[in-house]
Amino acid sequence: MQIGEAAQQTGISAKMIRHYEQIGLIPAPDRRDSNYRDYGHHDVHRLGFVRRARDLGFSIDEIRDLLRLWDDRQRTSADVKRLTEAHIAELDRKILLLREMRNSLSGLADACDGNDRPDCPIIHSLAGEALPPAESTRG
Amino acid sequence: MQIGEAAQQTGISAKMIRHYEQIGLIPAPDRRDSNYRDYGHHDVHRLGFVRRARDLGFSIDEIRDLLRLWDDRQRTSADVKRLTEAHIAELDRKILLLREMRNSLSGLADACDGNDRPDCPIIHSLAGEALPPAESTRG
DNA sequence: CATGCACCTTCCCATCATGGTAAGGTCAAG
DNA sequence: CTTGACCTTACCATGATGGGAAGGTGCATG
Repeated sequence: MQIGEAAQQTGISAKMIRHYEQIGLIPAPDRRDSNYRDYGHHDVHRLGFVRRARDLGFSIDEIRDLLRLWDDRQRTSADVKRLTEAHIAELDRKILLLREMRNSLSGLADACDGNDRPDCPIIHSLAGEALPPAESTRG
Repeated sequence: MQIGEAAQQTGISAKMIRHYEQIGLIPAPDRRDSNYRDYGHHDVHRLGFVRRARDLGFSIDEIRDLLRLWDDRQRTSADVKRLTEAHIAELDRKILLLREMRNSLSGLADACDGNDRPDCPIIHSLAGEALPPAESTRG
């Protein structure tokens, strides 16, 4: 099949399929006389693997490792699990970072009246002025 | 002061300070006879603002908007709050996506024995083979 | 004064994953 | 024989950041 159909079947754009070939993530497929790439079952299967790994947030290099393990009959599930858990730890790190940002921001947003006056603790905080400690409404 | 000291005081690399100037995020500072950039209090203050916004995950374009609001005496805190809450929503979206990846992966990792045999539900799943429903150990 | 060293300047290139566009070739249907 | 959908390669862009080269500036020390 042509690259367009392979793209449709895998959900990877034709552009990215060519790119993955160029960086050696997937082997170059056969060419027809027209010089068009010609994909078979095996190629599409491999692309599907890449697609799912990508959807799980694996980087290109990690996907490269996963493909090597997939191909390797001598692999151990411990190898695969190690790689996966490293990626989970990476995701956890990112999630933590984003949550910290989110929490800081919602604290600031809560302290902001959001009215038509210019005074704004968000701007104050970004400008490097410490926020006054939150006072209770009764204070 | 020279760019190096401004970099040290703000925690933004000299490289990035020049970049921010080039894309119009910060104004070009004065130059000395030597053609060296010469930064004053005001510049460093502005860079500090950028630094803190960056640390909160705002994009360059959002920081541009925030700087405009900072400069604008006519701003309303509602404007600032709106921008901030849009960014919070963006963070929430990213966090959700990462958490979904993380959950899928930990499900797979849990199902993987992590031993010296090649069978691995992680690889199976990436290869597009449905996981068998988890059986209880008594099942 | 000369040398060296730390700093500065501009310019170009790289990352990662992806998309856009341009200029041209192929092929099937009308 | 034209039209249109598809393919080819090649180049450029994103966002935020870093690396490095080639060369100028400025200060301290020999």
